[in-house]
Amino acid sequence: MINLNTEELTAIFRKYGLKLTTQRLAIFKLIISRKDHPTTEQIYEALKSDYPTISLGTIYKTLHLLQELGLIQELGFSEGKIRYDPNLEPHINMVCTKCGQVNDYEPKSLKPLWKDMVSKLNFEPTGQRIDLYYICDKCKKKE
Amino acid sequence: MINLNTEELTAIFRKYGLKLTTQRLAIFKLIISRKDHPTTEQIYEALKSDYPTISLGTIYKTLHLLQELGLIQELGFSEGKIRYDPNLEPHINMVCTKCGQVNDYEPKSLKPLWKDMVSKLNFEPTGQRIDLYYICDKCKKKE
DNA sequence: TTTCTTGCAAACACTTTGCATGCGG
DNA sequence: CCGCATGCAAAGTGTTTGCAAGAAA
Repeated sequence: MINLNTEELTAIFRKYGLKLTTQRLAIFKLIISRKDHPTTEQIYEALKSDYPTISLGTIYKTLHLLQELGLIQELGFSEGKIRYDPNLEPHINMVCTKCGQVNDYEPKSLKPLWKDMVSKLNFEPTGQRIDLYYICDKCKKKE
Repeated sequence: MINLNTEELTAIFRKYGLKLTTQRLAIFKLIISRKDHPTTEQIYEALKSDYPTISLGTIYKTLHLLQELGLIQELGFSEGKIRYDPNLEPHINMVCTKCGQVNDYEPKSLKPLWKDMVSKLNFEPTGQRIDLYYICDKCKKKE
């Protein structure tokens, strides 16, 4: 998980001649506060009460920018939506195959095992994505 | 990887009152013959010389059907496209972050390590997706 | 004041849907 | 011959783009 404060973020933006606007800061803070990798729509819904004029376009542009800066990763799903994940470390995305909900899962045992696994490969990856499919409690109850 | 012959596939289709058409068989055979998880567009391009009247709609419908039957999995990517993977066993998708190319990688060491990792979780997943990001040789040369 | 960013709307890309025709069983 | 599947075209989503107006530095 990235653990940047506002000053550090400002510094990164300044380095590239970018401006840290109210909207960008709000989007960034929201994304790092959540473990469910929201879609743009969900981010929009979450922010529009505090920022009534914010637009979906800005959200898309900002998220894409954050990914280019290496601060988050974009995860495509087969439902045809992109979700945004601020956690670049090896971790598990638990994906409900019924409702599509995603949640981070970070068992302590994962990282050493993962490191071990990756060390046995013949190349050095620049990142990773690990999804586990299951049916969440809510959806189980519905059945 | 699924390893079905035409008769077994016919049996599955019959069980659900579905018809095994020329198009469906062609799409199925193509998908299991490739390790690069093609997009619908790529499947369309690959098939249209042998099946000039095949349509994208049929390809979408067939692939979705195969996924419902549990024969393949749909993988969404942040480029906004869906790729189709006939390999439901734990394996690595090597994803080039420059060009988006995907390739299967199945080191022998993976499965035992993966089993070990999953056994330490407190739930039983119904499937998984493991992507490793890297830059492929072609893209490295271009730089 | 300069330059980058926003918000809006239009354009775009990929996928799904509906229906008349065609084909498998 | 019955019923499901195809192919086409239109509709539907999610995302990107272009540009005038606005805000950060």
